[in-house]
Amino acid sequence: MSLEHILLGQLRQPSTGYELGKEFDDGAGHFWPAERSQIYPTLKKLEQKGWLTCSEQPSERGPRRKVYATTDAGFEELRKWLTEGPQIGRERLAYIAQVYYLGALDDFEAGLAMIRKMQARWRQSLALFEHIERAVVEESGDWQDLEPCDFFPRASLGTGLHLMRAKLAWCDETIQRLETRVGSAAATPAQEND
Amino acid sequence: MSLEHILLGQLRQPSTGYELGKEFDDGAGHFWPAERSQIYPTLKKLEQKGWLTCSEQPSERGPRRKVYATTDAGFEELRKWLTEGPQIGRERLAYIAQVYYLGALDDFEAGLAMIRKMQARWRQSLALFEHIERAVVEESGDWQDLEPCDFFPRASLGTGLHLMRAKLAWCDETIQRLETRVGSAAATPAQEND
DNA sequence: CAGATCATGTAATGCGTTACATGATTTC
DNA sequence: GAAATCATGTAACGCATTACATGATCTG
Repeated sequence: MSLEHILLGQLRQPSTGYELGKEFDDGAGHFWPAERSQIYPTLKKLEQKGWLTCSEQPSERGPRRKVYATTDAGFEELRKWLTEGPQIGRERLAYIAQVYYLGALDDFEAGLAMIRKMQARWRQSLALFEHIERAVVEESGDWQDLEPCDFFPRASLGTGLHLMRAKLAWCDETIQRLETRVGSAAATPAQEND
Repeated sequence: MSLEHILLGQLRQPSTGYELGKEFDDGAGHFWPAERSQIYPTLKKLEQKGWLTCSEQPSERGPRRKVYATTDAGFEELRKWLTEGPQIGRERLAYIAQVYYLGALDDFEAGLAMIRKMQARWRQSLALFEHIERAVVEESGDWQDLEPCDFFPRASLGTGLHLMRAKLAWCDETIQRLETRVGSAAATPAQEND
């Protein structure tokens, strides 16, 4: 329902599918992953709807590029999406499902292993977010001085941080409870990465 | 990638598509919403894969029902899903996107309105989760006494609680920051529901 | 007999993923 | 000339949503 809106949001400056694709690797990709194979056709669809215009331009380095820019109608659609109400309540969270059904294995140790792996992954994410936060704070200073265009991206980073810390707090709590349940040899450290 | 696994997890007891559909309204639906129109064909697919068996039975009240049960192969698939690693990292969180792009409106007040609506929704969810928790604690007592089949569902409820509280803490923090930014007439209370 | 509840589906459409195709330019 | 980077796509498939179809049984 929404790559369209993400792209409208991302296109504050005119840009190409290729560049937008790269932006998904770090920023927007954290809350809305997308592949270029989906981005290109979606841009075309947005153009057909009249929400973007496209101008072809030669590139200095490589083949011709299509530069897209938002139209008034496109901005209006973005505005609607940002005022009509929060998009909440249909998220699919596979990791919660995994925790929920872990009981089927009837094995605390297997569950403990799973949750330690989650902990390891989320620690990495938290470290990354904290790194980004430090960089952002250094660059644009304190909350009081921020314009909306800097305030809200920073606020969204804040959600990420709060969420990660909550997940890790839950991991700590749950791992502790599990460790009292599995016998003694429960010192297998978690390892694995993205 | 995963309604199949959710259904395998849900089918600890033999059950019908209709009943499974109802279960999604409260329990599993919180982390994995699904419609019956998707559940029925998916059950059929799982049967074809040999992960479920199906036996048709007359119903006391209404038409004949198809009762599905997990096979050994089905359980093996569930086991694999629960041990192969956490399903983390491709979640699409539209509400974070909305916060991120709110800057496009260049209007702190509009952002404040949006975040207050989020707060209202999440307060409802938190109240619901806390209600469920009280019921569960009353029914099955303290953590120490729980078997895996009760422990892990309860732990997953814990994630939900931690997550909701984190979201609300972020709302409080962000609303406060925004209130110092919008002038004086910023007392519009949030209202709206699911 | 009207309406609620039980019960199972199909069809059309849309969104997302994976794999593959193409080709220009720059750097080593 | 091989590899990296720039740049745009298509095709096949799978998963999810929406809307609609069908019909039995029970309750008032």
